Amino acid sequence: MGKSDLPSATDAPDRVRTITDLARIAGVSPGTVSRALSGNSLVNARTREKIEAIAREHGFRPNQMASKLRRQKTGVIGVAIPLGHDVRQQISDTFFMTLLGYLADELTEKGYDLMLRRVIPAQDEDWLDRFIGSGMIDGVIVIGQSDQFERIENVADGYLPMVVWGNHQEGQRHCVVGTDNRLGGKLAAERLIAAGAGSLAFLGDTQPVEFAARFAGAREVAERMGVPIQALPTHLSVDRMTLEVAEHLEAILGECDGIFAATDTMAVACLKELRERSIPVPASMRIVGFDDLPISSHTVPPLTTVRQDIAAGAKGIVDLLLRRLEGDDTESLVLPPHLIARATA
Amino acid sequence: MGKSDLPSATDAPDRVRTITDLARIAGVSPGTVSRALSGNSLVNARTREKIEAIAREHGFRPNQMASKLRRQKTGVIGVAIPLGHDVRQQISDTFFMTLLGYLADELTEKGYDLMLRRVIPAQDEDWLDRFIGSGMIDGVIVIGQSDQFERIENVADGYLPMVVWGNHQEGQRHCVVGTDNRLGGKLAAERLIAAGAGSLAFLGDTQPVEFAARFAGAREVAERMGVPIQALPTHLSVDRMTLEVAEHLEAILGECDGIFAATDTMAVACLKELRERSIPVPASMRIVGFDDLPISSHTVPPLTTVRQDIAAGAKGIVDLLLRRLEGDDTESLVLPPHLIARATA
DNA sequence: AGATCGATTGCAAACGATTGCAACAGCAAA
DNA sequence: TTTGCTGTTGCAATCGTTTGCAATCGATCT
Repeated sequence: MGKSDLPSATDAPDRVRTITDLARIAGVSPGTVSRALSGNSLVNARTREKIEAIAREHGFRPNQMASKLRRQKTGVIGVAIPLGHDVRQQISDTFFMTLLGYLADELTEKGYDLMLRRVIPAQDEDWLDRFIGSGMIDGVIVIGQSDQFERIENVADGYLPMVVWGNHQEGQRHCVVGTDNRLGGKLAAERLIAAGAGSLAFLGDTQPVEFAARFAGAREVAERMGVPIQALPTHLSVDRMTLEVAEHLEAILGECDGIFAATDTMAVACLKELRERSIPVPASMRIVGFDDLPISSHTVPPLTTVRQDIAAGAKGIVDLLLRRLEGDDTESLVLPPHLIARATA
Repeated sequence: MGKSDLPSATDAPDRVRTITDLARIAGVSPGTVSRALSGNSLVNARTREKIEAIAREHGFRPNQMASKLRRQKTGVIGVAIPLGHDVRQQISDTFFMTLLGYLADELTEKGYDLMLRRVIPAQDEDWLDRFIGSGMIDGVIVIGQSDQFERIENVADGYLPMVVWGNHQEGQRHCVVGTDNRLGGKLAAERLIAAGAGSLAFLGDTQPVEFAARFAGAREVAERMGVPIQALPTHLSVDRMTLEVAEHLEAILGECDGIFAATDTMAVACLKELRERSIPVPASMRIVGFDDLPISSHTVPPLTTVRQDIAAGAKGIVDLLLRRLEGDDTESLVLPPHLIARATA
């Protein structure tokens, strides 16, 4: 008696869930509470302190959904990973995962949350429109163009806050951040040839634009130097890759003596197969990879590879996206690859 | 003239953004549109078709925030990765990233979205309460207990829809899914000793409960067999790890002849250092790792390791979480580890 | 004293979708 | 014709926060 000024309700009596509950306790209006907690508007210092104290005491958290609905922005950036050219790939590709990690770091730092969505375009026509139109995100980052270049282009015309990780093509309309894959391909081929290779093979699927550009760069150099080069289509998913790499090797042994792997993961698989066949690297077969994953320096022999600066890429993506959220129609960002010379070529 | 029945507005005239716009065009009430699009409630078939047609034509998407606010559920599961014992670790640990990939797959399949949050507990006292209380997620998955065991326990008392990846401890109150780390440790030690090791070292930090359990299991076996074992604290972040592994090796060479690495990543680093010192594996030094990452079968020699079934773990986490969302107070799930015998021990 | 001004605060209308309840039309049974 | 029923639809309150506008109060200025 005398403890509560309300007829005892059946549910928790003094649970502070809404800003209105808090307002009642503090003896002010909900509006004032909102202003006090949001911090920016004018509120008497004493009132604010009192409200903050009560909020702290009751562990009050304003409902984000209501806030976002009212403010018409969510503070969430969507990250989509299209699994186009190889459905079984899962989201487990090391490179993409590492990029995702860095993106999470950058976005967190800028006060944004990250909503991750894995997409299988073949099963879901308008994945990108759906994601954007869901009203849950302020902007979107697409990791990898996969085989969705056209769809992304179409969306880009009407939707500013989107940045894509991938390959830059002359005259494209969407904002992209990525390594200069063509240049990377050139570096790889030059290195292989300089190391004594007389006939090259490109290990990887040439459908995705990123890989196509790597191959194109390598081919340009090879042709200029009068060295033959062939493409060996290979899937990215671990289970298929191992077998396919083995088959490819059987086919080219004795013919090629330099391999440019589209990915370090493939290069590693390749190294293992060569070792099992007792083919010395780089004496009989030279190898250059792409990515420079953490493992790549730990292989035997250590892998020569083309490095992509993942951290810089993530930073670039987030910076551009934030500027686009402000309405700025930013240019694409192309990062230079670097040849990391180790022992395989 | 005669085209519009409204005085021409300045902005886009026929843009359909809200359910009300759509209702006006269709000549019905907003409520009916809502029912028609949500699909479950009774609406005349012809009316529904008409509304769906208009919606499709105008590319209409209902605002999720409004929907979520009204329905008091978000369809989003939060995934938190606490970076406790090693701030510089980034979210880039391969194992966690792979688990995250599988989680994304599972959640997507069940119709949930995934909100990723990277957390540095040392800088943010009540990260977990903040995440849960934000009103943005229906449930939360914590990847790795790190050094936050107590905080998680406290939250678990008042919040049902949470599942944690990590180690299971007798009598703990939060629902956890994870490998039987102690058993894994035993398997590793048994293998090392069976392979001829007479003095063991555990490579890894023994602070995080998962690692502590692995060490405990190994020590139990070692003591039973009368073999000495020592712990060598090592950080997980790539840059520090390499150096620390090298130092540890200098210290124990000649003394130990069997290494149990807390993580395959460490085992790989270890292999490389040994190779550089021309110490034959497994002849002079035996190694067993933990995780069985994709790279682990590609090392030279191929790594003997304790396998964690990541896919099964992810599936278990999501299944349990969904049951908890229904109000079911589920038990923890402990998965058996498997020794993958390859060539390093 | 009356007017004016600045600092606070309250009021109430949004934000856009959902849903219980009531209304209504059409039709059959009494 | 009245009553009862079924299948659809409209009405209006609700979710919880934000924010433009107006009201209030005390104090200063004329």
